[in-house]
Amino acid sequence: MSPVQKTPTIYDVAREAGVSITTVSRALNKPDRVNPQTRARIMEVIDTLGFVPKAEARARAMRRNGRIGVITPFFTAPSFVQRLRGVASALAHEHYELVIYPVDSVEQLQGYLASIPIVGNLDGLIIMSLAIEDQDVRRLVENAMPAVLIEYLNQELHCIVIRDEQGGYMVGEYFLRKGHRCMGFIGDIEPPERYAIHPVRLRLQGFKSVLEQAGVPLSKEYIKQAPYTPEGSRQAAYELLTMDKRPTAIFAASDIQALSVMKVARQLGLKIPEDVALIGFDDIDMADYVDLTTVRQHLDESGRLAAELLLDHLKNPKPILQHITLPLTLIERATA
Amino acid sequence: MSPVQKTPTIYDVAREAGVSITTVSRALNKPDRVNPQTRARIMEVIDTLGFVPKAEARARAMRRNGRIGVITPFFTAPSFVQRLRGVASALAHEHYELVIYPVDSVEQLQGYLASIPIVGNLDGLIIMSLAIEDQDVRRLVENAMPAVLIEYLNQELHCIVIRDEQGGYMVGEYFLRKGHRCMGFIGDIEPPERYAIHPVRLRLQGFKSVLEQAGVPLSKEYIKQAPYTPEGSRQAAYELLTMDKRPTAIFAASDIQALSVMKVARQLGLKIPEDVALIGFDDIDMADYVDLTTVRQHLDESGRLAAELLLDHLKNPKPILQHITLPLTLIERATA
DNA sequence: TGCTAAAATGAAAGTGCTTTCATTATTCTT
DNA sequence: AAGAATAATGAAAGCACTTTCATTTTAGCA
Repeated sequence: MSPVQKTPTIYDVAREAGVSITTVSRALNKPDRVNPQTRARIMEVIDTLGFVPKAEARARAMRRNGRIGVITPFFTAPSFVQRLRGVASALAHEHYELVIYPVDSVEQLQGYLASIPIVGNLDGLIIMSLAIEDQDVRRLVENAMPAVLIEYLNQELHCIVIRDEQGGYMVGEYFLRKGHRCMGFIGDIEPPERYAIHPVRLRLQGFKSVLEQAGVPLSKEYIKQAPYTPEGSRQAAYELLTMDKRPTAIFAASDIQALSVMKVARQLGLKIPEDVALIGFDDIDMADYVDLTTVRQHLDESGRLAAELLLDHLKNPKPILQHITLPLTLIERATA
Repeated sequence: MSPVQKTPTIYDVAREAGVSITTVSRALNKPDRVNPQTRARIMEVIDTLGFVPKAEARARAMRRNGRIGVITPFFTAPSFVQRLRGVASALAHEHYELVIYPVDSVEQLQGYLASIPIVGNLDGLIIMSLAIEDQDVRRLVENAMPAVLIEYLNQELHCIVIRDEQGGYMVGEYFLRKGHRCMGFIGDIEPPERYAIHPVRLRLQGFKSVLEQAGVPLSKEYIKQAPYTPEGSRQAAYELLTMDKRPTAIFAASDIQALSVMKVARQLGLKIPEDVALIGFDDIDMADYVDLTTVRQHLDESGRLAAELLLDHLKNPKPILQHITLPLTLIERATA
């Protein structure tokens, strides 16, 4: 037989039927303007070739599945994955496709935000943990692209946030209640990228402020800036755990960094929580596996909610702007 | 001023912004290839004119949709996420969108496989860890939809696999070398769903066969069926760890289940590896954090490779079918 | 049989967009 | 300061179809 065909075009049909593309086009669009015999022959070829006009296929495709997009940095970090899981679960039964746009530079983010609302043929957009500028928001709004932000506030869009400062506060309180007087902090206070956001700074701020109120202020040496990478966190953890006057409790601004602390502590032969207490932030799945005490921010929930907000918005485009603040809970497990 | 009523085209934008249509097109599609100032001006015009590119013309001009799809079960399980990460990294610089189709029932899978090739708004498909039937493969092939399977073999499609049996074998050998004589196994031998695949069974088989050869056969009670859920794994781990004659070494068929074992052991006051040695399978990120000895199957790599295979296939549609077997390595850490 | 109107058809000119390739402007080396 | 590399841009050639308009074929009728 003939070699494998790419999807046939009108040209293929024309050649096969021995007519011009004009006639094929007409046979399809204005059947009465072409000789019945010719038309029959053309239709036959069309059937055997399985020709489908591209535009139609597209239109059909567009109608069947809606598409919602998620813009996220490092989408494989556990916390983002859990948010995504929430999004996916909400979308699953609604016949929506899930398109992911991983961001790793400002330019990329800007590029997405500029072109997505226009060419992206998306029905809605979820933007996770990214600082988005007013002009970009404006574009979204003007192009009537429903969007919801997670972890970032904006007056013109739906938002889902938590009180990061309060989270830090809770941890500080807890440590104090347990009698700790010398504490440390590890977190990515200074995200290198302009597009990233700074919830960590707020967590630290809350943490600091309770300690201050309690009269045991957190001094500089006990605050370790650690990039959100395994090596970075380990380095910071090592510095903190080998200090002359080692802190008796550590607040890691994310669970994944807390895990690094655990690893380093193990290597140094330090016991948790006996030698150092440890509290993380996020409550990713893994936290339960390793019995990490942590501040739960409902990650799955945030994603699910974002998706539902979007779906609602799509169903009845009544722009009742929602700003949702999810609660935080300190989950007490074995490390503090 | 003229009362222009027609929907604006790229030409209008270009004229208004004082650039060529080329530059407008680029501003939308490859933002980084045009001067930021120019881009800003163009975007402004686009906004005021309310320009929306016609999807049809667009699809026509670039004879690709720029979208590749990934079908995967539980895409939020760490191992899948890592594969996805690989896919995303390979796609990132090639300007392809990543569309995710999470599967949680046979019907859904069938539905996707039935409609995707027809609707044809994907350029390629990656199918992870799913058993796909011959008739579906046929449909993909006939509709010239490039596809690559991960963790499942099929003669007509690109495949990326590992030797699961060998993996089990390696673990058995290792335990034997360390002097263990009584071992246990935990894994999801019987996935409840028809569409799921059975690599775990092969891992068990390899494990069993070495032990047999060594004269210390693995008896039934030491093989625990555990669903791929936290509770399921914990239950199985508990049973295994509280047996009268507790095994001195356990092979968990996935890292995530190994983590459950670690947790249960901790609760029971058992030391790893002194009281029980433990080896997992996959080498997910987390394995390093908790110092889990495990069999590394290059997860990221598998995704990256799959994406690259696909991209190759798209660039030059010479159907040289590739069946790639990735190597396994036993990564020795602290648990065995 | 000759002449005209109607029917059937194809060449080629759009359509709105992307992409290749060549050109010009800018920045970097040495 | 000259030359090389790089960035920014536009002209023009597609892409898969539709439409216009000119041409050929056929049918109708005196």
